[in-house]
Parts: sequence; structure tokens; C-alpha cells
Amino acid sequence: MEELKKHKIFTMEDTKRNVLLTVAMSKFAKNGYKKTTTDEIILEAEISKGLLFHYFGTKKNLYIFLFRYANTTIMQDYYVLIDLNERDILERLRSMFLLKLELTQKYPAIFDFVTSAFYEEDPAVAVKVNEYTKQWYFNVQNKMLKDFDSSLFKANIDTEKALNIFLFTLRGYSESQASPKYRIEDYSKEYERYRREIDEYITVLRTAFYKEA
Amino acid sequence: MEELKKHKIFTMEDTKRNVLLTVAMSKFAKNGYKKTTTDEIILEAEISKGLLFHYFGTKKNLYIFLFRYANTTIMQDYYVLIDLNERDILERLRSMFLLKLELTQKYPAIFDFVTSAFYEEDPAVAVKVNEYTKQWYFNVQNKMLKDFDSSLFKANIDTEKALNIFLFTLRGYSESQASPKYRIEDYSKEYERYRREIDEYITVLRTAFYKEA
Amino acid sequence: MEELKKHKIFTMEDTKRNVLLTVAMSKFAKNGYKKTTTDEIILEAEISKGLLFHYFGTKKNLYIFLFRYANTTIMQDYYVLIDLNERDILERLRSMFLLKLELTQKYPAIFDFVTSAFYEEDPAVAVKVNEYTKQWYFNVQNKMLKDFDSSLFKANIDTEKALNIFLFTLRGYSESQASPKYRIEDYSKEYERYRREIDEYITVLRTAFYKEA
Amino acid sequence: MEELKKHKIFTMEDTKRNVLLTVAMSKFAKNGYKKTTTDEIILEAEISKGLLFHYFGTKKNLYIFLFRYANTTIMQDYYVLIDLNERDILERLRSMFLLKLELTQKYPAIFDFVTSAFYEEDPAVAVKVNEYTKQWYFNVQNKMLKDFDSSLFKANIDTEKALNIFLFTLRGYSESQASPKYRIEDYSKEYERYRREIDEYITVLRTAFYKEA
DNA sequence: TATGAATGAGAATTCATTCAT
DNA sequence: GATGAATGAATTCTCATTCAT
Repeated sequence: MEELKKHKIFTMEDTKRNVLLTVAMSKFAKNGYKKTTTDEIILEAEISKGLLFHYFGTKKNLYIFLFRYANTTIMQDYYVLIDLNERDILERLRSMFLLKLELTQKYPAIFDFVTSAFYEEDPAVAVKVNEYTKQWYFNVQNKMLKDFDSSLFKANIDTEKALNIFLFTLRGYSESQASPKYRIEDYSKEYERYRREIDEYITVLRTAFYKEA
Repeated sequence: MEELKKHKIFTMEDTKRNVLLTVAMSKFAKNGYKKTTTDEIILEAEISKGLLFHYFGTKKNLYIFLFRYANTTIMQDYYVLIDLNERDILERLRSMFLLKLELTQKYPAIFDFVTSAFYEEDPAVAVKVNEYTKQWYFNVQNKMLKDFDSSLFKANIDTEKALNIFLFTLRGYSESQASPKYRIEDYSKEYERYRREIDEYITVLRTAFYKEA
Repeated sequence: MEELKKHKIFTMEDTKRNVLLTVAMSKFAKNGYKKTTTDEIILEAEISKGLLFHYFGTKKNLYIFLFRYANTTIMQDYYVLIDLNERDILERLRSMFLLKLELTQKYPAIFDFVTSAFYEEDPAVAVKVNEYTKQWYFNVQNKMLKDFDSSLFKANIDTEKALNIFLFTLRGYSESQASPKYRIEDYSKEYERYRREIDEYITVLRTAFYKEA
Repeated sequence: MEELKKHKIFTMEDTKRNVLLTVAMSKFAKNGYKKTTTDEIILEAEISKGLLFHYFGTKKNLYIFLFRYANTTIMQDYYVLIDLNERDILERLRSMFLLKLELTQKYPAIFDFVTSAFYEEDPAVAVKVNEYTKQWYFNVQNKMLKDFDSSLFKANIDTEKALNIFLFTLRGYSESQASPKYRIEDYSKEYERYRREIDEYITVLRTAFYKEA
């Protein structure tokens, strides 16, 4: 993560850099790797063609950098904040998804970009994205979802499968709301409804899988 | 759906047509709309450039046609077979996913293509795909998932949310196995395991959401 | 050599192809590989950008093709005509250089191009040119310069070194007249002088190295 | 030649300047004018882009300067040492080529550069190189090769042509050993063989063209 | 002097689409 | 119907040169 900070681009003035990176992520998120042209990016970011290539060398490198940068930022502003001492896994998952929701309001381009990168099919970048994604999943599976209190579950429940059902549900709901297909441009409007619905799903899951209190 | 059959392409000899459509779907599925070139397609399908454009006019038209054709075929060979008289919705969903699994073995290119089309971000085709997808969801929500026996559920469960949890779970598991990211090349090998795991998830869901038998 | 004839370009109409190849060779000869642009070539040859790349794929491939094509042509119209039964090596060399002179009048672009290719320093093409050049030298050394009558030489002369001196002399004179540096645009004007001077050098060499008649 | 010393670059600190000029000459020699980038040069010479252009203004000016500088240096360290009192022209030529051989070991980049400059085809610099080259030849022809003892030659020999044969032979052999095509990386290894072979050629020429002693 | 970020005019290459045969 | 040569706009990438600091 630290090596990322040594990238040439960090010699660029802060505002200018943020504009450039945000523009690039938005464009890639909206149109995919191949369809996004470097011309679009430099035009909207108001820098010269040469400068973009001075910093990133190739369009591919730009994409890969953005992907790593976005993930790192998410890691630092998001996963670090998750309370691993919370032993009730449903509660922990609830915090995680609400945290993600807040982040989505802060950096909308970042999440859109990372999601679109996940489904990116262009072989030029898909391989690199995959490498990173594997490592990511490893982290999530091994750190975020470990050491929960399985005594909360009903006796006859396979807790591992139950955990997967929790994840599938939260992800499924989340995608149904914020997928690239039905993107909501202004999350803030929907924020409260989203928050409430997540809680409703959590409640249903709690009722179904946990022992009665 | 019937108008589709009147498309010029159906004047082409059967084998030749099937080769062409299958090749095109495989290529689009693997590399996305923009990255797939008409040259790739005509080379592998062994037809001339001119002929492809004689039939479809534009690459975009070809893509849209394939998408509608694939969905129609799936509809006819798949959703028609679903037994809507089965009132136990978990049982009905189980049949649906196993049916889909069998179909996946029969027409791998079709499902790969439809899935990839669903995540396609190129604006040239995404709009059209979306139109179709909306209508599709409408169908699924309104026909496939209606009239189930809610008396099977535990008393304090929100059955609508529970249904969504079932769908999220089955889709989530399905994608975790067969997503473009971690595609299993030879489904037949994995078929039995897949079948068994689906049943295990169904059992967990049944235990959690249904009244005790 | 025959495989060369199977190149895509030979499906192009004869006149059009000759114009294209001649234009390309002239440009490359005059300005070298890197400095010659595909735009220059297509503009003067009056074909589209796409067509050039349809036939050759890359600028590098075009260059390599031209080099092989030029050498093949020279081989067929030139080295084949050399009379290996002439045992007097000075006489044989004289015929060779006059033959080359005639060829230079017939295809000026070809020789200019091959010569310039020989001194080409761009790593993109220099390697391939070298490969071919090695094989070429092998041919010359082993076929063109074998089986001469060494009894014609004075007794105390190292005939192998003498042969090299002959070659160095003819090449040296030839280059001093026709090098890319001091190119004579219209060889015909200078033809007679060139012919006479070559004969004068041959006479001096004969006097110096051969026994008195 | 003296004006050259007044060039801005001579205000630069000696070591730094030598590094810069040597790096530039090596790069130009290896890849030619067009293919060599100013980036390569400043990176290896460890100076800034701005500084290079501060001293030379344009890449072309740098090249021309190097060419004149190299020739001047060669003149001063080489041609000055030639003994014009040696009236035996073969002996004088022998000294000249051995001197050149020694110099090649001392400044390999200089000779590589000058040779490559001689064959440089880029019109941007070829004209200037040519101007200088003409003047150079004038010098060689008029100073280095004048006032030799023609009475050493056999009676029936055209001495002017013989002199050219001597030059063609020495240059031809020299190029066959050290041309950019078949460059010998480490001259010192080959030094003795080279020296011996030159002497052998001189002996053959002496036998052929000079009166018997 | 010295720096290196910034520029933008080219250059190579791609590919959907047309059209004469 | 069928062909595939031909087109040229669009795209990525390069690099000499400038200029504010």
C-alpha cells in the first residue's frame, strides 16, 4: 500500500490530481475500459495528452493504478473501521454495510469504479483486477468474517452456510439498489430508505437464524 | 417473439446459421461488445465480411439480435417448463435452478452470453439490453414467483423479504460458482457437487424460514 | 523465395502494387525506416491507410517484406545471370559489377533501398535485415567466388587476399560513385564513365596481380 | 575549429560534460539520430531535460555539435600525428590505420559515432554531416595523400588508381572487421590479429604494385 | 544555471462499414 | 446471395521543445 504513494502522480498538485483521478474513475465506471478514451479523460480533467502519458505511460497502467488506488482508499477509510470485537456476526455485517453506504456518499466514483472493474471483461486489465480481487476476498473471508459467536444460532443450523446466506442477501440487496444497471445518481435521497431496508433484512435473518432472545 | 423468426438470418441454412450465432455469442461473452471484432466472428464462423453485414447491417444489430434470440430460446426451453402448480416456493426455486443448471450444460454459450450482456457497460447496447431486462424481471417477479403457499413460513417472518433472501442466496451461490470471474470450464465434472450444495442451501433455508414439519 | 509470392499483396492489381512497392522503397531509401511515415507512402501511392495495414499489418512487416522482395528480385534478375564458367575471376567480377550497374538503371529504387537497408540502424528492422544479409554473404562467398583459375596469378601472391583486394576495390569504387551520400540521380548520364573507370581499375589490378600475358 | 571551444557547453564542469557527450555519442551511434530520444540521453547522463536544451537548443544542434567535436578531436589526436615525411605511401597508410586502431581503443564512442553519422540518412542532419565530410575528404586527399614517392611503383602502373586501391583495401578490411554490423565489442582481444592482417595486406599490395626491392 | 512538469503536433494501428463484382 | 478489398475516422502513444520556478 505504501509503494502506491510513491507513484509519480503524487507529485502532481492535490486538487489537479483529485480532479484527474475522479474524472478517470467516473468515465471508466460508466463506459468500461475499452470504450473510455484518453481524450475524454484529458478533456474533462483539463490536462494535456502528453501529461497523462507522462504519469501513467499507458491507458492500461492508468486503469490498474486507479483500481489499486481505489481499493487502498476503501481499505483505509472503510475496512479499518470495522469492529472485529463485535461477536454478533449479523451486527458486524450490518455495520459493515452501513459503513459502505456512507463511503458511497463520500466517494461515489470510487465504488462505481471498483464495482465496474469487478465485472470488466477486457483481457488487458481483467487479469490484474482478478489478482487483486483474490487477495481481497482472502482478507474478507479471513479477517472480517472470523471469530463470530456461533452460539447465537439455532441449534440445527449449518452456521457456515448461514453466513453465506447473510452475505448473499446483503450483497444481493445492495446490488439491486446500486448496481450499474439501476444506478441512483443521488444516493443521499435514498439513504434513509436504504438504511431502513437493510435493518429489515437483518431483522428477518435474525428471526430466522438466531435463537429467540 | 414471433417477429424474431422473421429475421433475414433464418433464410440462412440451419447449420451455417447455428455456427455463426454460437461463435458470435461465445466471442461476445468472452470479450464484451467493444472488444469483440467482426473479423474474429467471420473468421471462426467461416463466412464473409459482406455476408455478416448483409444479414445484420451493424455490429450493434447483431448483438441486440443475439440477446433477444438467446432470451427467447431460454424462455422456450426453460421457463415454460417450470411447474407453477408447485406451491412450495423453495421447491419451485429449487427446480428452477436445477433446470437452469441443465440448460447451462446444453447451451453454455447462451447463458454465458446473456450473463455477460447483463453486465455489459457499452452504451451502444446497454440501453437496449436494459429494456429487455426490465421486461424479463417483470415476468419473473410476476409469473414465476407468484401464488406460493405462505402458510409454510414461520409466523413472524416477512414472506416477501424471505423470498428475496431465497433469490439472493441461490443467485449468490450460483454466481460464486459460475461467474465470469471463476468460470468452471467443464460443468459436468462439477455437476453433482453443485446439485448437492444447492440442496444443502435449500435445507438450511427451509429449517430457518419454514415451520417445523 | 516462392513463399514470398503467396503474400497477400500479390492479390493486388499489378500496376497498383508496383506503384505501392516502388513508392515505399524510394521513401525508405531516402529517409530511413523511422523517419518514413506511412502517411507519405499512402499519399504518394494513392491508397488508403487501412489498405496498407490490411496488406502488411505493421510498418515493420512492410519494411521486411520489401527487403526480402528486393533481394529476391535482385537474385533472380542478377545473380542467376553470372557466368560461373568464367574461370578468370577478374573477368567474372567485372561482369558482375557491370550487371549490377545495368540493374541499377532498371530498378533504381530497389538498389537504393537494399543499400540503405544494409546501413539501417533502427533495431526494429536491423536484426531481420542482418539475418538475411548473412545468408546472402554466404551465397556470394561460396558460389560466386569459387573455382577460379589461380594459375593466372603471379607466383608469390596470396590469392585469397588478392581476391579480397579485388572485392574491396570494386565495392570501394562503386560506393564512391553511388553511395547514398553522393547519389547520382540519373545514372544513365554517368553510365559510360563508370563503365570505363571500372575497366581501368580491372586493368590496373590485372597488371599488378596477374602474370604477364 | 577554435570557435567550437567557445561553445556554451565548455562552461560545464569537465567530468559532467564528458559523461554527457560520451553518452550522447554512444546512443546516437547505436540507434541513429531519429530513434535516439533526448530522454535516453538525460537519463543516462543524469542531467535534466532543461539543461540539455539550455546548452544545445535543439536535438539537431546537439548532433551537429557532437559531429564537429568528434571530428575535431580525431583531427587533433590523430591526423596531426601522421608523418608526412614518410614518402613510401604504403608505409604512411599503414601508420595511419594503426594509429586509427589505437584511437579506436581510446575513444570507441567517437569512432562509432562518426562512422554512424557518415551513414546517417535523416535529412535533418545528413546535409550538415555531408558539408563537413566533403571538407574532410578534401583534407585527406590533399594533405595526407600528397607527395609520396611514385618511383617505388612498377613502371606500367597508374599510381593514382593504385593509391585508391590501397585506400579501398584498407577501408574494406577495416569495415569488414569493425563495421556497425559485425562490431567487435572488445577490440583489445582482436588487436594483434588485426595488426597482423593489415600487415599481410600491405605485403600483398607491396608485392603487386611496387618494384622488386 | 538547473529543474522537470506540461504541451500538442504527429505517428502507428484498428475496425466497423461500404460497395463493386 | 456472397465476397473481400477498400475506406478513413478514431484511438493510443511518442517526444522535441517550452517555461515557470
